[in-house]
Amino acid sequence: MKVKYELIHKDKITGARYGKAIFLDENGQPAKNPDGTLQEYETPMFMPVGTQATVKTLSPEQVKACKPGIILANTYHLWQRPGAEIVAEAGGLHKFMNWHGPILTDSGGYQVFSLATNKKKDITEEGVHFKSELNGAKLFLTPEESIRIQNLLDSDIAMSFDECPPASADYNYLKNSIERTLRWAERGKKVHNNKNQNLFGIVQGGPYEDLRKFSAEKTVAMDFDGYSIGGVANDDECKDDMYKAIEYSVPYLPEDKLRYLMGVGEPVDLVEGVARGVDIFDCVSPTRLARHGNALISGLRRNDKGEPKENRINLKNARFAKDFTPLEDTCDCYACKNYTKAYIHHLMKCDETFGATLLSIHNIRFLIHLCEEMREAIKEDRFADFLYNFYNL
RNA sequence: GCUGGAGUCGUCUAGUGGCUAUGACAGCAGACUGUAAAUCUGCCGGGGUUCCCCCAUCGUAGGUUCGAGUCCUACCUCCAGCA
Repeated sequence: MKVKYELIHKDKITGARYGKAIFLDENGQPAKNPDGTLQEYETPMFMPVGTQATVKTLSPEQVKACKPGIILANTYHLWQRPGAEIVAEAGGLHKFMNWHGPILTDSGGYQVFSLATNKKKDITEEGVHFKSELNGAKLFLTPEESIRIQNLLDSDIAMSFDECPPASADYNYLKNSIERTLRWAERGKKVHNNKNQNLFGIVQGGPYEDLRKFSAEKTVAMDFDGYSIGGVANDDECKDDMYKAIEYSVPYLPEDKLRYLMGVGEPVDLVEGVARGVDIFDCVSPTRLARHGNALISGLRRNDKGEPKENRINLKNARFAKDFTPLEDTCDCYACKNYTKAYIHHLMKCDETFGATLLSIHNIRFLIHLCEEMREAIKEDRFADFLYNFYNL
């Protein structure tokens, strides 16, 4: 489905955007869900991640109950298993995984960063050589191959194949890297031939203003269907650098296209991203934290750098053994409406998958609900108040 | 009752005279940002001034030895077989 972004309201003080991602069918008409509802989704939006064509521990129905818009899947993982051709033969990703809402596929660029150590990867102009973490097989991923795979997967939004440099990368490295990423974006765009699929460009440049500007302007000049800000939330990047990266990129992005902050994440980062004009986010954290026993809850805490960080409770902790209250009284998710902390504590202690399922539902719903609150605040021009309350309540 | 075997952390377990008694599980915490992650890390006899120090400790009590979880003796408990 092609996507059209409609900017509906911009917060008067902060510039935070409320809008809609409207998906269109092959005839350019508003696309519909199997139940007849329109495929229109409000932004700001949090997108749950389902790397291997499944949001871990959740059925599509359970994901849907969290009221998401777009969800993610991953090019690299599906290329490895089961293979893009098999997904294509199955009738595309939507049919294969029984998800009828929009799907965005990441390009595999992040995997080059995350799952190959420096010794195992070799980034060249042509593409990236690295070893499979599954079987040690030599792999070679190029911009053309990434786009070819995504074309076959038939996701709604394909991402350009970029290099995701570590936060520790220096200026000169980043400069060369973003220039190569631009050439890769160009090459990917050239071979992209799925008329029903959107292709997004990715802005890189670390925390440097001139690099972000350069990357953003050049990427926008290629005219993608949407734009994302990448290279943030890597290894031990500080929040300040992340926010700078957003601030230095957003001014060069067109108003009428979706803006996607890749890999983010924490409630505080969603809020700060929206304040800077970002529309959509994705992150593995709600589902991973869930599998590790953690529930997101309201409020903030500080990390060891003193930065504000998501508030959460670890349901494995002994103190919840007899806590017969929901994860959060105010939460409307399935887990909170039907189960107690004591029960989820029990499930997690017994390694029962249902515990991870309940916590995943809660955490995803938590972030989506946060987006809902931000949308309401922006619509009513009180996003600044929302921000103030977010930090002070 | 006799003969043989065995007792090591909450549980199981390594250990056959030599430095700080293994490892696993359980338990207690922590980390996690475009998912190599239902994973990883730390603690896990007691105490303290807790990247260091003190004390205790291999069923119990003695003994041999420079040195004992390990060898010897007695006792206790458990298991197996025989009565």
